[in-house]
Amino acid sequence: MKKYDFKSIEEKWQKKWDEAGSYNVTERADKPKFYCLEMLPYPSGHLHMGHTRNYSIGDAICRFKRMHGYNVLHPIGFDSFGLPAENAALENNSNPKEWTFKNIDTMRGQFRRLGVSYDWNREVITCKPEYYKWNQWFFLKMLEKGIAYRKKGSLNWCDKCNTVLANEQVENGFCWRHNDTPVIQKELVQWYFRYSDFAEELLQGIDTLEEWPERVVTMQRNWIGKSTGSTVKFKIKGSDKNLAIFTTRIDTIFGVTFMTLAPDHPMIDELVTDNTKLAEIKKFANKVREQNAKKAYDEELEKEGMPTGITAINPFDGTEIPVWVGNFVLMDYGTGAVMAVPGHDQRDYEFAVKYGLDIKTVIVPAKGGTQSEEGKAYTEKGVLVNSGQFDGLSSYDAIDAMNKFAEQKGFGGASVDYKLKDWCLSRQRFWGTPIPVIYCDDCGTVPVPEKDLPVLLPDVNISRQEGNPLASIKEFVETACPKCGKKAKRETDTMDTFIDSSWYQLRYCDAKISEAMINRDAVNYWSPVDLYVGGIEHAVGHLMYFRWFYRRLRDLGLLDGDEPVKRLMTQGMVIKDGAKMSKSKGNVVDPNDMINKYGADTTRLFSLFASPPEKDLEWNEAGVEGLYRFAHRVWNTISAHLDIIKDAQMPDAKTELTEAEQQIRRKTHQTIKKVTSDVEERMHFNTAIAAIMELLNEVSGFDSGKNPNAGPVLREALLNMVMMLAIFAPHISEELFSMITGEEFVIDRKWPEWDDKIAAENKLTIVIQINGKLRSQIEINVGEDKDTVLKMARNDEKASSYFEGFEIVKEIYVPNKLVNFVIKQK
RNA sequence: GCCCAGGUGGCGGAACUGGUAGACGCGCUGGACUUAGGAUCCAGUGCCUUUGGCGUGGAGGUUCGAGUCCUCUCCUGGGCACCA
Repeated sequence: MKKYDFKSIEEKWQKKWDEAGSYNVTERADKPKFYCLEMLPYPSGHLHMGHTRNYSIGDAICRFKRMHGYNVLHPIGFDSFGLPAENAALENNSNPKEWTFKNIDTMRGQFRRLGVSYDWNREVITCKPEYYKWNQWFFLKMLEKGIAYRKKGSLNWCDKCNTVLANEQVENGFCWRHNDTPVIQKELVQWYFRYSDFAEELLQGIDTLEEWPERVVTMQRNWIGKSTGSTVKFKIKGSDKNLAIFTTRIDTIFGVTFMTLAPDHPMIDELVTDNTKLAEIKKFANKVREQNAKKAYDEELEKEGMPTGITAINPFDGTEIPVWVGNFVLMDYGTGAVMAVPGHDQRDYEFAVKYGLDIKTVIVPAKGGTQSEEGKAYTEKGVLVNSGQFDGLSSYDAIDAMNKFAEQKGFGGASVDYKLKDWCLSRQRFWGTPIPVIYCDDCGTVPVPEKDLPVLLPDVNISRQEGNPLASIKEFVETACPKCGKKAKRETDTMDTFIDSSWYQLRYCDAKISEAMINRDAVNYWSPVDLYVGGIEHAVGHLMYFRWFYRRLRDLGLLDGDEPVKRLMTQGMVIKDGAKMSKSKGNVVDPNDMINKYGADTTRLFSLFASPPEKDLEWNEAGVEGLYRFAHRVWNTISAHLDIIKDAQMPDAKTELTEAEQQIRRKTHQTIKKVTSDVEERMHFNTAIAAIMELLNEVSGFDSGKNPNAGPVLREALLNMVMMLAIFAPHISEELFSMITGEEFVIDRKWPEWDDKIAAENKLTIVIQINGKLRSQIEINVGEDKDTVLKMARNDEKASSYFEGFEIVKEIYVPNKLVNFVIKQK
């Protein structure tokens, strides 16, 4: 008997798959398509166990679908722009490209060793000009449509990254890459995409994402943060200007006693006439900015503010109210101004108490409602009082009535607001896609003409210095204005790498096309992605950009459809020592060691068996031996029976089988059924693998010497076992399959089918309960009628011993499951 | 504070629409084989005061019957956070 030598087996089949081009696919009409995608990896140089889990999940599904007759696209590439490469290059005065491509080579090797079924012909590497050219092209299109624009704003800044960060790259107030570096706010002029203009579209689209996990959908909804309310314009006394506020509680507007502006509200400059006052406000604004930068992420600052000297007029009742600035009013939400109703808003209440401003009650609890506590604003909805013509209305009715009123009078009305902000895409870094724009003293901001794309990133060594290395490369910066031909300067900011990962899946459909961003026909064939597998940490960042981009490409006429992903599988994180496994935390476990020791098949089985994929997984290597043993047992069991199963026929209905033989067949068919549904419906690979282990245990207990049809029934059991195992542990399965059948490529076989008749049990254990407590069990034949079962149960020796001195008041029979006698003392 | 998940043996985890709690694996205990084993095989393994009792974070409830449904509560993880 041959020993299970995983090393030679794995190398052998990897080579065979390569030579046969087993995983290379083309668009073909004769098969249904299935596009399975795993999130684009960053080429850090090493896979870690989180990756292994990710790819094992995706690969199992690919192989499963393939065996179900699908034309499966399973591509891979590298998210190869970004900071680690740049930082490594700065360290050694080298070219980030070298570091990147070296790492890509290493990782290709690791993927190969894992035996993942990728079509390498479609590899996409985002730092190559043929890819990032189209980032630039897309940017120009957005510029044309007015979706890309430049503005000055307050931005998240990480001192270690030396660049701005998007909101999604800020975690608990710290940089996502440097969790020891607090993010500060900086005023900068940057490029943006009008992301928030599409908030409603993105929100509505969520309803169509039926096969996305609920938690992701909820996170996206919260991130978009829609709130319905009203906008009301307040006139300014002694000016023809007015101040707009956003509120969700227009019903409290008769309770307004002052107004609060964000300290950096742009109207302050226009409306404050007193220069000393203005200077004071500016000072205050600076102080607030500093405080916000310093404060802990979840710390709430004490409310502070100052009067501006402006007086506003409440359009509902003509009351004159003072306008203040306050440190708690955010400029980038709503209009940056709030109407203050200290009677019915806790923040306004605190502010009013501190500065001795009026507090007015305009809402009282509806009948049966509870009054608020002492020292707190009453923030519940209720019934209006002191509100003129609106008195007596419920808050709900008042909101409608007042919105209408404001609309009629032309000073406001119903409106919606979103928390979602525009997408800042500028990064002050070298290793990224250059933004294709030129600044000319005469012509202003000039887009690079399409024919001049790509704007190439200089292929040079870089070194530590102040600011972005790109800005100091003369040959790059100095150029001619495309319009007037005079000397001009290039934009030196590069694009956020989230751009790269927002459309890569479409490039896989035709990775070689050079005349367009994507191949429309190929994209329409493969898209949308049928299954997207990746980490939960991308729930709002990447996955929202991904959706936004798809819709913009649709608007450009490059593809049909609205959503890029049909079914999303978010795997839990791999945790070690209480932290997510990542290079920056220094707690990565490289799968190489495991592959060396146990082989790729065992490593894959282990990462799937440990827990269901959506759960976080605390790293613990202890169980791996069990899967290694399992692989050996499969090997040894099949080897031991090889002689009798090799030439046997599959069992047929005519042959009389022994009880033990029937049992093997039953278990075989039950296993096929369970594995199929566990994989297809829930992707619970742990229970699917457990079921295969059970089948193996059943076969181990079977004595082939005593059963005349051992050959056929074992062939059925073991061949099907190998075929099911092929989606989890492809190498050993190929080898065993060829040993049994003499043929190659189990991956091209049809997935096993089960027969419910064979899977059905013929004897059943019925549980006997007395008053709901388990007391005994009896065995019955399938299909036994109720009366017979109840009679058997009553006569059961153990059960009947409970009846003495009691009477049976009720008998419950759950078919094929249990009998419950409800008894009472006589 | 608000919104999501989730609490089951020593451990990872099973349990479909309420119906034998603990599948499968790890670990542990005992045995067999062996010069030896951290290899392999066999048996056992929720807890206890063991003709029985108790057990799915805790307290109630619904039900013939609850890990599963309802109410309250505690804990853990994640997301958002002065969002007007």
